[in-house]
Amino acid sequence: MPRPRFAKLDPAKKKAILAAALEAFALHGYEGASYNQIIEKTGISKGAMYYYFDDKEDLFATVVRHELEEIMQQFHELPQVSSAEEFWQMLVGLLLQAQSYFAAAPMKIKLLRSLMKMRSEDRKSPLIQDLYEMGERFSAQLIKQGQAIGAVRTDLPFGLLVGLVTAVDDAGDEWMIEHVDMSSVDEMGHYAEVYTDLLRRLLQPGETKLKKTD
Amino acid sequence: MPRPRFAKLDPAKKKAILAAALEAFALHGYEGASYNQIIEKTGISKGAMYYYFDDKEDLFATVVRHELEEIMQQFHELPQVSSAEEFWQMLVGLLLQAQSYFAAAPMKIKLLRSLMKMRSEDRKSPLIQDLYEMGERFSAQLIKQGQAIGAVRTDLPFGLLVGLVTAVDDAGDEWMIEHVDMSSVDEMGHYAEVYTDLLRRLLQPGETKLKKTD
Amino acid sequence: MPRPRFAKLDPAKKKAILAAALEAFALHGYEGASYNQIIEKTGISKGAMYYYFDDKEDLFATVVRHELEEIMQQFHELPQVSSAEEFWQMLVGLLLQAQSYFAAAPMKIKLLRSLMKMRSEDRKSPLIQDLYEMGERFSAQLIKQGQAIGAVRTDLPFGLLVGLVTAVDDAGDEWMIEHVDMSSVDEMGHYAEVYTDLLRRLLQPGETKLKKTD
Amino acid sequence: MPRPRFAKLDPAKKKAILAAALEAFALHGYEGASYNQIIEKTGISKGAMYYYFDDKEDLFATVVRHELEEIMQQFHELPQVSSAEEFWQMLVGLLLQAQSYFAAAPMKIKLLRSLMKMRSEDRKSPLIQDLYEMGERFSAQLIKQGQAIGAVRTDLPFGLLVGLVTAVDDAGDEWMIEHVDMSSVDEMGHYAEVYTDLLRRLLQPGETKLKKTD
DNA sequence: GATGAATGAGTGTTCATTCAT
DNA sequence: AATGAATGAACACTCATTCAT
Repeated sequence: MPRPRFAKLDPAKKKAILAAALEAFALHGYEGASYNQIIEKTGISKGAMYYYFDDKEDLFATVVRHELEEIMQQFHELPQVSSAEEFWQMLVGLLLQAQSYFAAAPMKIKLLRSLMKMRSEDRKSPLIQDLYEMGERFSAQLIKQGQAIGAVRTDLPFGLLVGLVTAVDDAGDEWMIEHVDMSSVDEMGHYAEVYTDLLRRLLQPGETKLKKTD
Repeated sequence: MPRPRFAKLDPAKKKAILAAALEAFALHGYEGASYNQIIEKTGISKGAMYYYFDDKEDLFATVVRHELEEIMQQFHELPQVSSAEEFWQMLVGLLLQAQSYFAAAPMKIKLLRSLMKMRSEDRKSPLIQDLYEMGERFSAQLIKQGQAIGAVRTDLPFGLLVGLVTAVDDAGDEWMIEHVDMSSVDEMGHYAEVYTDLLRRLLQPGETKLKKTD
Repeated sequence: MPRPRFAKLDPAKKKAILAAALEAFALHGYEGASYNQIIEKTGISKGAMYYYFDDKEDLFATVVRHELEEIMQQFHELPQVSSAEEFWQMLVGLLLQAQSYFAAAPMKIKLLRSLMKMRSEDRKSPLIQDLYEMGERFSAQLIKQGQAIGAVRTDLPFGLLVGLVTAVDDAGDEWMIEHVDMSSVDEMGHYAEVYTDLLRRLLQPGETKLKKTD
Repeated sequence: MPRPRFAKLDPAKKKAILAAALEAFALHGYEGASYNQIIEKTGISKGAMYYYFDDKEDLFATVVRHELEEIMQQFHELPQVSSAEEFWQMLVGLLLQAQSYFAAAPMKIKLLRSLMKMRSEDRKSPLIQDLYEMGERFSAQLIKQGQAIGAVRTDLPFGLLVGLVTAVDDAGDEWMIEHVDMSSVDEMGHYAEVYTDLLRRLLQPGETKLKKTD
């Protein structure tokens, strides 16, 4: 189902298709993007597009997966850490890396955010579900590693932790896109630390202050 | 632009319109909802609808504003608190109240989430911008009160704090909708405490642990 | 569902729509006819067409029902007959009437035959089912009347009898369309008698010859 | 035009093509069936398909002819009969044979019925005309034999008789498909006799009752 | 002999909106 | 103040067929 003979397509055209789709979905979201317009922009015929992709959803899933895989590849191997401190410092590094990655290709992060904003009905499709899981796998992996060495709390449902990390990342991204000069290395470094701190506050175990006062 | 003579419309019709719009936008999102279908369900004529509302966006803004105002009214007067501890305890109460409010009308929270998921292009419109600000005003008020008595940090940009609170709320809502029995008072109480704790962790001032270890 | 405000449409346009649909469906069948082309031929806009009819099926059902009702009206009151002989003679008259009716409007009978040729999947829809039943009601009525006075056999399932009558009519129509000069009153009269005889042979009770020889 | 080098194709592939086409045309009719989908199911390349068959119609004609020939072969040699009674008894046997043949391969009869339901425009093509004639040849042969020994009337146009036989068969098939348990030998035997009787009523010579009463 | 990439007009349907009445 | 008829571009998608390789 995903995309059968797309793999062997002339790389230039492949790129053109993925680029057109990336931009359209990033700018207008999944539903808002016009498949017809994407096809027109790629320059290939309508029939050809349907030769490569089953439908709009298939193209969306393909381009998102493409981006996710590229990202996964970059962050695939988390450095092994053996103490909580090391864990949080690794996170700073990770965020820095992510920031510079997305600063260079701002559409990519918008594409990913368009995935997060899909309405639940569309989200049900197995093609899309897979992408969600793929995205969460990374957060989950991080959290598990953190839990293994005692850096991350275990008193909350795992899924909730994943959701929180994703949401805080998301909010941070959104804020940065609007308020931060993404080309300033200093500023970016600052926010990498800020976000790490925020995640740390959420995730680290410990007597919640609330209960302490009970 | 906002909504001109809608105010003096027969209250029954007003209710019918708002109800139809609430459900449609909640279920399908702003873009996904069909204005034609909303109008049909309303029972009012097409011309009349365009007499009361400039366009789809205007109706959306109206119904969202209506809900926001109803909520605001409920939570308008935050109890005065004089210590940080009191502040966080007030927050627990607030969340409990919110939970019971939305548990009784699940479409309302979905409507609000549809606002959050609007694609950036649509969000630009002043009508919609206003709503965002309205929504944020409440978080902002809370945060300001917290800052005034030293319960909330002041070392981060205000807008970022607001975004974080919103995001954590949002993630919590989403997780609860899928995993929690909203009719269990005990369970709801539990999560009110959990979320307060999460917000507290994010917001309370203090040597971030990260820096402490430097 | 059928067609809401089509009734009050300007009669000229109504006629134009029904005529265009009649011809298209008669010539190309339900599936083969292009709704787009029908719309174009009527001269009204696409949106207008969808304002009057839910969809292609609705238009088809409407035009077929329109024709069926016109026919029904013509043949509504079967003359009361009291003997088998009278029954069969009434049938001759009926067929003559039908022949002259369809000879004047050959598309109409083709339209009805397009209904009979719909593929079973499309036939499932309640809109279409209704039409089938409507068509069969007439044959059924005839058969029942015949059975009441002993002109028609009762030893076969009713539905099979209806099917047979319809099939023989259909075959007769088809053969006539291709081989008979429909403007010759004599010839038409001849075939009215032939078909009545054929139906009589099929339907009249009586020791089937097959069994007689057993 | 018919089908050029298809004959020497690998028998396994030949079978696959015919089977895919048989099912598709049987289920969706000639127009309704998607040639693309048939090709896909076949497993053969698009180019190859157009190498073996000129077009969709050619494939349809080929598969229908294939089935017709198989049937013809089974019923090729009608037993010689010398009296009218023998003729009608032979017909019972023939129908029984046909019933068991189609009961074992229900798609085949549906395919044949899809031929009967083609819209007149498509029917015009010589390829399809041939098939009609082929189908009718069998009925014609039967009728001629019946006429030769005085079992079948000669007072009606031959083509009309053929049409009637076909139509009654068709109506009978349709009714049986929906109402009869095709695996019950007894029931099938019953209907073989019923249908023979019906055909006999239509076809046997003799003062039509209508005229008798004149 | 055979492949499969490519075509583009065509399908039925929905959309938010306008405007004469 | 209110109606509802009318618009037509746009939607996602399918079709039988062609042709360079």
